[in-house]
Amino acid sequence: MNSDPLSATFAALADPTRRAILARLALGETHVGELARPFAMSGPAITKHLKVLENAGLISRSRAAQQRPAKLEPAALKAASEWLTAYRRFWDEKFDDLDAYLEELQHKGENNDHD
Amino acid sequence: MNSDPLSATFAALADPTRRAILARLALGETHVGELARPFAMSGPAITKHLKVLENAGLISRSRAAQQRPAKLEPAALKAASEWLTAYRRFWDEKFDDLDAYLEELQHKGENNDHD
DNA sequence: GCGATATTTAGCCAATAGGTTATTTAGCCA
DNA sequence: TGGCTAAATAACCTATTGGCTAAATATCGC
Repeated sequence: MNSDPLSATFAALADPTRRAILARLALGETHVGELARPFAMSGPAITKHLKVLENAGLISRSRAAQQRPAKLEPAALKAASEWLTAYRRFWDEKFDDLDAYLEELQHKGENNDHD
Repeated sequence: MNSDPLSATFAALADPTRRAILARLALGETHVGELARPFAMSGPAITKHLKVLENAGLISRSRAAQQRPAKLEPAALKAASEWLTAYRRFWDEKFDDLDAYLEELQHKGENNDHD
């Protein structure tokens, strides 16, 4: 596991299953059993994903009877979002001219190839 | 490599070396040799990182004599940023009360004259 | 305490990631 | 052409990831 928090957050977000778990959790707290069902995945696999998310600070766990519900923790996401926003702002400034140029190209019906 | 673009982007951002490369590229195009030096890393390692970034659509390569400069491509970053922003907005709604509370804590004892 | 249910941990495995060095390919110039 | 420089590829190594099943642990209801 990469030690710095930003790396941990991005790594956690880099898996579609985990993003889907976050999407589910955005609807409200839920527990392993309820996550395992729609994802067609074993309990232990879900537990591992939750552990990754928890380690990244994206969720926290609690205890309710035999279940251990997970809920979102927005702080880590905020850090990642701010990193991205900062870069985007910087790049958008740098690429303002390019942006306008590309827009122009699109209106002319260009042939786009790279590499 | 994970197939979907969002996963590829987040995975690319999950490595501190690659984020540092992006930071360097934000200052302007540069080539492998110039990247390998400050990162104390072999050329092939840089090439691999650039390949990951390119695969995620975060950069593009070109050719200038023997060098193959890399430059930023903001589009993929935009997609990731938008994903995060969407989630943050949603969560922030959910966590509005907590946010306000935390803000209050920071201004502990101050006048609070927010709308 | 016993049994049922929910979750975690322990092993195990295959694939991927991130690094290395050595070799090959691509482009420039005399 | 041949030599020089920059970069990519090949081959290899180790650690991590993401999944599984089987076993262990935690909590509840009785």
